[in-house]
Amino acid sequence: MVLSHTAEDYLEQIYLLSLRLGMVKTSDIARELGVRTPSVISALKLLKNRNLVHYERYGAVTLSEKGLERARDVYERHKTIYRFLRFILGIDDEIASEDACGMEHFVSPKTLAAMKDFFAFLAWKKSQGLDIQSELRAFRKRGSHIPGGSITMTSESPEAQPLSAGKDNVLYTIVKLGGERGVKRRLLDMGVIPGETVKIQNRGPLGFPLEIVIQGYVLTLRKDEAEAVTVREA
Amino acid sequence: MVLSHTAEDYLEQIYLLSLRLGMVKTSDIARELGVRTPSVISALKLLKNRNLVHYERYGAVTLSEKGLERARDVYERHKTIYRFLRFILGIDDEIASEDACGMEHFVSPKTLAAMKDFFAFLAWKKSQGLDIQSELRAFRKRGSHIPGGSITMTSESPEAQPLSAGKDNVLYTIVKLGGERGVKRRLLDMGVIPGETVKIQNRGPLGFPLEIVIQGYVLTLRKDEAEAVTVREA
DNA sequence: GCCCCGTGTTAGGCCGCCCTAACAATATCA
DNA sequence: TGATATTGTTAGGGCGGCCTAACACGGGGC
Ligand SMILES: [Mn+2]
Ligand SMILES: [Mn+2]
Ligand SMILES: [Mn+2]
Ligand SMILES: [Mn+2]
Repeated sequence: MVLSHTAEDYLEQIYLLSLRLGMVKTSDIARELGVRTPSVISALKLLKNRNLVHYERYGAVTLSEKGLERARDVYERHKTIYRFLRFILGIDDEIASEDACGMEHFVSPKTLAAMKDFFAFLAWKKSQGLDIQSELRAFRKRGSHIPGGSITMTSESPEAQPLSAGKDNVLYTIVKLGGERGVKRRLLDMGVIPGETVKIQNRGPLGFPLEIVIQGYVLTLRKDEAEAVTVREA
Repeated sequence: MVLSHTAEDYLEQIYLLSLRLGMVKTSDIARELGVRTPSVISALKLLKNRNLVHYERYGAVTLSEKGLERARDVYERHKTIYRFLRFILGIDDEIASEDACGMEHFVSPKTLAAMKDFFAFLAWKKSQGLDIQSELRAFRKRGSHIPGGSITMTSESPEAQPLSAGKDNVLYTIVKLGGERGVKRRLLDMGVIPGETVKIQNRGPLGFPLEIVIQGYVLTLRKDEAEAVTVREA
């Protein structure tokens, strides 16, 4: 069932209110979501058409079976993200909750599962005597450092070449990206962007993959990716 | 400047296309965002009114100074989340990019900064000989386990009491949440929900905070939080 | 120069989501 | 019970975001 993220928020809030108050009124929903009651009413009509809530004029709002299922699902996402932000990244209560309520509508099942795995992983490491959470907290407290130092930007003349033909430890400026759609998108996502400066810092045993440094991050590029990147000596 | 998340996506895409192709046409944007050209045109009108793009009929689309700044900001969020999902949580390329493009509009500066700190932390640990990334990968590969084992659910009679007055290692069913708004929200976010079963597993030196187990997670409740939770022996 | 065709734009419509103002139902209390 | 205060609903409107259909422009072939 395709559902807008506002619709999901209404479901989520009805669910929470029913847990907290037992009976849910339109005004409660409005107060909680920060909208006016007429907005709630039309949202309820939409949800009712999709058989997600039961609602009659002047009556209480309740979730249908389907609605309850969906609401629980939304809230499960909310809680997982909230915990992740709060207990792993160390974000404040309020902000973690806000961010979670925004992101919950866009997180894939795989990402969600990975977050849960991460909790399990930390618990396991802790049982082995390594408390990553508190190490991270301490690390952030004493001021964090970007690894590898940042790279200076330049832009000048010599001839363009694919990064795959580049030499180690030379600064290159990225001129252009080629390759097919998927490759291009991945490169951009990783920060491999025209104008940026890049350095090959290491490489695999057969010459590839390349380990490059860009914007202070270390990335690994496969051969096809490195060929798609046109650079010029910086 | 308040901007809808679709508007941000248009800016982001114009930015990326200008990097990739040099000149941006309405049809490019439409293709890339999966919408029809008239939708692009009206989006461009909106962005132009807000002085974020330059655009004349039949002309090329370019970002204004403000628009470029915003586009870079959006894309910075995208990249950071993408990298986090991909390189820390181990999410596949495609899904990481999709999730990132959804979440980028809802992530707070603090959360973003924390993600970057996390990279730095991992790099630091790595420089100390501990490769958390690959440990996590291995951990996930061999099948992850929820820590502490899950807790059985029950629901029966005896008298209700605040969790703050509960005994250690006894299973309680949560009956009701009290306390003020903020406390309540935080409790719900953490999974402290009526109907769930909870156990006090440990406590601070002065009796508080309580370390509780709920839904297989370990949480810490301050005194005011524990007082807001009404429970009954399970 | 004219016609054709592709591409880009306008026109107009639908839906989601929000609002205020007016109105209807219900609760309160003399 | 009737007058009044509170609460909930309808009416109506605005904006964002998407669509299809119709129209306008501009370059290439003749
Ligand atoms: Mn939400
Ligand atoms: Mn939420
Ligand atoms: Mn996006
Ligand atoms: Mn994006």
